[in-house]
Amino acid sequence: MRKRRPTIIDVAERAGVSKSTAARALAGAESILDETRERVLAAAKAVGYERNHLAVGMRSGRSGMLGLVIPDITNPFWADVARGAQDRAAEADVSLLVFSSDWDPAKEESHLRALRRARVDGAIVNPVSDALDDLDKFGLPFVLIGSSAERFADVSSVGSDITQAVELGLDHLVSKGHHAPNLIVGPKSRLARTRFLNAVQRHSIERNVDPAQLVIEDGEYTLEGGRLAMLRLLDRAYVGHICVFAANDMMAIGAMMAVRERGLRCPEDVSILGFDGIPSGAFTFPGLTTIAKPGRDIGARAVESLFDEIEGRPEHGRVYMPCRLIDRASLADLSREPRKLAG
Amino acid sequence: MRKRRPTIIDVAERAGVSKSTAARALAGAESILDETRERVLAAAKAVGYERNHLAVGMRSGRSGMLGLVIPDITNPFWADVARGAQDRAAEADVSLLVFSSDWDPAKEESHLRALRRARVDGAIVNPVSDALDDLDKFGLPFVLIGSSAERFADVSSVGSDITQAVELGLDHLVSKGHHAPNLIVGPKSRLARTRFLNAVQRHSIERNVDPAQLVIEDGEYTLEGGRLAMLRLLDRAYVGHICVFAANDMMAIGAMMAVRERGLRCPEDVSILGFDGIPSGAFTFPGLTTIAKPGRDIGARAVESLFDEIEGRPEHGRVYMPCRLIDRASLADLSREPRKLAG
DNA sequence: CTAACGCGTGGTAACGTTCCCACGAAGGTC
DNA sequence: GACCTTCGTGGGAACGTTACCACGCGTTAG
Repeated sequence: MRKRRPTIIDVAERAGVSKSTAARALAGAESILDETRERVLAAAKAVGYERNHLAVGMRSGRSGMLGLVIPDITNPFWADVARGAQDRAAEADVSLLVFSSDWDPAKEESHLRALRRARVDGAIVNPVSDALDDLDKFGLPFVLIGSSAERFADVSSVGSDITQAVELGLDHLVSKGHHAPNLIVGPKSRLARTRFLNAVQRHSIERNVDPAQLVIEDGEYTLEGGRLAMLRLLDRAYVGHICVFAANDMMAIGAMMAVRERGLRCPEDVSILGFDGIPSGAFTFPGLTTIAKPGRDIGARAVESLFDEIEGRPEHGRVYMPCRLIDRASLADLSREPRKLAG
Repeated sequence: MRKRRPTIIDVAERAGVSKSTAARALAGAESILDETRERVLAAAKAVGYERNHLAVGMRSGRSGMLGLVIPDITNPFWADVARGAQDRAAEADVSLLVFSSDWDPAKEESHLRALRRARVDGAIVNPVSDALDDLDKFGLPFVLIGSSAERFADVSSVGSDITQAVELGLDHLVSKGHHAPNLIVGPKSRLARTRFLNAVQRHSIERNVDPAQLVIEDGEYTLEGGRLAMLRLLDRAYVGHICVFAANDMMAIGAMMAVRERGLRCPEDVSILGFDGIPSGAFTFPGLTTIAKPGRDIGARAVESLFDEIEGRPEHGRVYMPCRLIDRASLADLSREPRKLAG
């Protein structure tokens, strides 16, 4: 048998004050005698009082909860985002309701409904559908995250800085002596492909390489997609050492498999640069050199933007978080001993 | 400017009934005219009414929320657990508050406090401390998850079935012609080590191998721990083909690295069996054969046990969820062509 | 000396819902 | 025909908190 939880009235009685005074003391208000405040605080501790957030939310209209709707918490990038959001929210003493949408608009909608019923103060969403239908009628402050959010220019959103990431990768590649990497990118239908390609082309020009000479293979953003693309690349382009820049770590790992399949070696025969920073990249052989997206930072920043949105502060538009390079072992260094490796 | 959310009173007025009647209709009660119910439902849809869970929770004492406290949402096993819990909770129209404790008792305690303030109906916790201090005074229904929960026999908990897992692994090993695997296990201080070892010994006896002849190396449950242990194993035990059963996938992958470091090959010279089922095992070379813990099932089952606990139904004690084998490529098949490989 | 003010405090309404009780009408029983 | 039951509905309290207003007291300005 579980006994009733103490309320503010119990505290007030024990401290010998009214519940108004008790509430003020607990809220740390100014206009109250130090002596009274201490008495109330002591009483609260004595009875084991804990503020009821449900009641607070009811009265004040602020539930102290935020919603997070991501495709899949099981995906390491999104888990990272969730973690960042969680930590930042905890700092503000706010709880996070986490939902996985599985890239399914119906699930997304039902999760948003659940968030509305729970009276969250706002939500962070990786939108799955092309249209903002359900977000339009969401009726609460929200901020978008992830690459798919970029379609919606007029709402606050946080994502990785693809341009900076590509620049980082390309710089690292030339520092290792690779000047015009082959590209493995996603399917034509994906916006991310275009963005990636644009960034590569822009920076190629800056580095005096003609974008037209860049060879591009595409495929699904999967292990198999990368494997197939690499096989095609090997069929057409293998002369001495080749270098590929994959738009995604899964594809990069698939490419690595294709290389092995053909009896070639990475990085001796083929250099591979990935993009994402998934943990598995640390355990491939060789370890995958890649550009890591700042999942955690994105989550944390999204919570901050959401707070601003809730307070009604001017909106941010899109915020780009910088990526960083993880240097492992899948890139040959052609800058030092070009003859041996290029032969 | 955001307009006021419609309440049940708005619905009642529009339907021309009292709020009591509207509430009954919305709750799908029996004693109400079909005609009235339909009118109310239509009105609710018309004004876009959505039940306020805060108010419901306040009045009924049930918030419709559950807490989940795990070490780290970024760890694939725990993400899997979270996902299972989330999905099962969603079926019951219940939301999940997710927190990461980072194996830090202080964080655990503060998260439990946050859950209490949020008035969750119960919590699922992977306890970090040895004592149940903070859970004792948690004062809400809870169920424990993970291996560390096994210490507390008298409370409901859900975990993987280590005994069945070891049996599964050993059976698979003998089917491939490996009879007495070398063992790489965790540090002596860990309870999991003892449990693993006990299971191995029991099943060894059943298979007519003397447990005394099993060679055991231990180390931290990390990549480096596994690598070091494997190196020691190789120093002392390498004759022809050897087989190792690691208590954890990270150690198994570390072992794989040690094998490569020594100029040996897996699975030709060394067979490795892991335990955990982390996603990265799919991307090592060769792919890691391992026993996967049923994270998702554990999460789902924990929610179910928690519902029982909340309803006051008899408690379950410890529930063991079965593991499954993931057969990839790190095991040589010695049963078919023993000469070629054993030579 | 009185009016005005500031301070610390108490009383009460309100947030949106559900639960309990009461009420009137209709129908059945003696 | 008077009474009791059943059914559908309405009225009000309660959940725990905060916001607002009012009150009494001591201090200060006019």
